[in-house]
Amino acid sequence: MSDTTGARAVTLGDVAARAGVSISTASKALNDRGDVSAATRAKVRAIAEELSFTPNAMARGLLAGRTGTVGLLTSDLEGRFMIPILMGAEDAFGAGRINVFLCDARGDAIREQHHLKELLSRRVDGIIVVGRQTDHRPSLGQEIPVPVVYAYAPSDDPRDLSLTPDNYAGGRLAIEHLLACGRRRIAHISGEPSYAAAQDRLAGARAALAEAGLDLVGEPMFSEWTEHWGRDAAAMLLQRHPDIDAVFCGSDQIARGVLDSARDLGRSVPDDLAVIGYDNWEVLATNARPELTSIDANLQQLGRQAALRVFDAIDGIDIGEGAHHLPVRLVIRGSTIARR
Amino acid sequence: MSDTTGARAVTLGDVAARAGVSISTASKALNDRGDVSAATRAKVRAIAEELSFTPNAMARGLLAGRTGTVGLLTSDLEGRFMIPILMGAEDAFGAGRINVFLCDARGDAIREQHHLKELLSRRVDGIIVVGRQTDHRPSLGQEIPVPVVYAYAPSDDPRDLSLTPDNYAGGRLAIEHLLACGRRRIAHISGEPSYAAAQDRLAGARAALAEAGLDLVGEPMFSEWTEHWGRDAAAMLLQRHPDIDAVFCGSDQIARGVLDSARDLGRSVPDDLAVIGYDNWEVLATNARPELTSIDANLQQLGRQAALRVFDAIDGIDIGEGAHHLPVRLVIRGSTIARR
DNA sequence: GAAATCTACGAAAACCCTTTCGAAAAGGTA
DNA sequence: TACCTTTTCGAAAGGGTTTTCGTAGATTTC
Repeated sequence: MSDTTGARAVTLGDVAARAGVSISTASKALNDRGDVSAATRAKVRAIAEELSFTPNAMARGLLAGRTGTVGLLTSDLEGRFMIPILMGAEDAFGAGRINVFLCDARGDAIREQHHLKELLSRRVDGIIVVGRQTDHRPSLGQEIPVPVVYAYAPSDDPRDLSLTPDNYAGGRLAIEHLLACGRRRIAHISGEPSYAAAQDRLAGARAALAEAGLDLVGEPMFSEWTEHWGRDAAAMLLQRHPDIDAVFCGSDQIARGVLDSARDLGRSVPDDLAVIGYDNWEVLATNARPELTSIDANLQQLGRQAALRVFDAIDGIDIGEGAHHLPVRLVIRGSTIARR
Repeated sequence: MSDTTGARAVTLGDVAARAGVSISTASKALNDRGDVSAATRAKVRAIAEELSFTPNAMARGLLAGRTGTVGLLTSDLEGRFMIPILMGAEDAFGAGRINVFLCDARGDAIREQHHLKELLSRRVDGIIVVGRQTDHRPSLGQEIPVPVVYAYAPSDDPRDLSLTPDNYAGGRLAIEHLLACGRRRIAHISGEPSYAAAQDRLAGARAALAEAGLDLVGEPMFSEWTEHWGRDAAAMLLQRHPDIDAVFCGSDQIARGVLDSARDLGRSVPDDLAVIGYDNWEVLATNARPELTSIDANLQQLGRQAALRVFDAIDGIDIGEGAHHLPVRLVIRGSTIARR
């Protein structure tokens, strides 16, 4: 580790003294403000460099009323969906010279409240709340003195602005792709039925099928978002409905399980059976045999958008309200179309 | 979103005025300091609550010389190893009422330098640098005015304090477990040979084998950290050395590939062939068939430790220097021992 | 040469909080 | 009553920066 001697950080006063000018002149010289002669400016700059002076952002923020920081309040870092969102947001903020306070509430409301208080005490300029599911979550309330944007998990208060992936469109997209591949007997295996994501994707899928005059083969199968369930479900499904030619899976993990079972049962993918996943979790999708076609929710983009909205709000621009469903995209790989 | 009207945040002065006392009295009342009558204290508290007053952490920090913030400088959020470390650190800091600035340098030195400057300008009380590999990384230098702890990727300057998982011990542990399971003909499939992690694990494995008077079967196989490579390597390996009874894999992804190939080639795991992975990536390990025994690097613990070191350093306690190798642990699942 | 106009700089206020120290009020003692 | 102690409170400084405004000196104009 480094020099922990509490050697007081070098201040603007130090620079000014060393340069033989007043504090105000030094400030102006460093910030290109006010009338300062070129010579003085250069001199101050040189000294500042030499002493490796960095202005105290706190003191600065105290005046400006802005801190140049935002809070990122996540409910669960563990979740796979947090990271891309977090990356997108961090990236956008970094470009805007804004720093991010990261708080993980661990899915605990008390802890969330506590973190919120901390963030407000730090006078963040804005807050992004990232939930772990696309289900509605309790609003932080309208009393927060800074702009708040909800990402992934929408707020249950329509006056809040929420950005969430369009699972309905994702379901449609998956089915439309399967239909375009010539599939007609399509089944659906998904995760926990209590998730809005599961229901929305199913609804989108059904809508797309209905437009083609079709319906799902059998009842949609719900249980867990795991590979194990994918395997078990696929085994059951293929026994009950051996005539299916495609499976739309609620997640890539489930799809991996389905691929596994299909292989075990001698069904060839994609010729005999097409499989499409959801989430486009690269590690899983690209290492599957065959590689897995999937729906990508553009989460990094979502995080980015959330950051940009917060930017706008900070600049006093009205960012609107309500839940906005961001577009998803199809990533085609070998599990739905045979390699040329 | 919420009330974006720049309504000036309520200040201690507002509370004091409303309570009919001086600012100093209000401060003391809220902080349990100095002599304030119970009545006054209660009154101030009530008013503060009513106005939902939150003290300005900046103004507070300006006096104290401490900000109660630390910087978390990661080189790549995407990596799977960042998250547990980040969680551990965030958790430890959160308990200490310290907030975390998250910066992602995206593996770019320029960006890292820029973020470092920002962090210093924000007067963080300490910094944790998290690298994406266990290879040595350039030190930030000894000139940083706050304590710095390197996590996962150790600094190349021995005067810095680095915490990194003990890959050598991990390699030993894996082999010792396989030996304890009665295996004698053990092969090794790992990822990119340029990674220190790959070499350290191999070295540990060889040491453990040597102690038992054994050596690896065939040359260790290196390529990528992917499932694909695991499959290909296992296929080659089983053809070349059909007599092996165990494979130590450099990652869980590789191990998944190995399991796949073993299955294809009719080798039963664990009876016929034991497979052990590395990283204990739950999603992969627990969904494998059979579930995957693996080495867990205790990354969350590592993040936690790093945070605690920073705490100590902030409190003026000497935290030492050099690279410390933190213990790893074996997680036994079905791929090495048949279920009871 | 005086007045007007610029230019370059500095003094000081403001931001919000904590802390120290002194003062006033209240109560007790001789 | 005079003095002392205890209790309770307030004035003010201090922290680092930005910004406004005033001023001294230099330069131009008539």
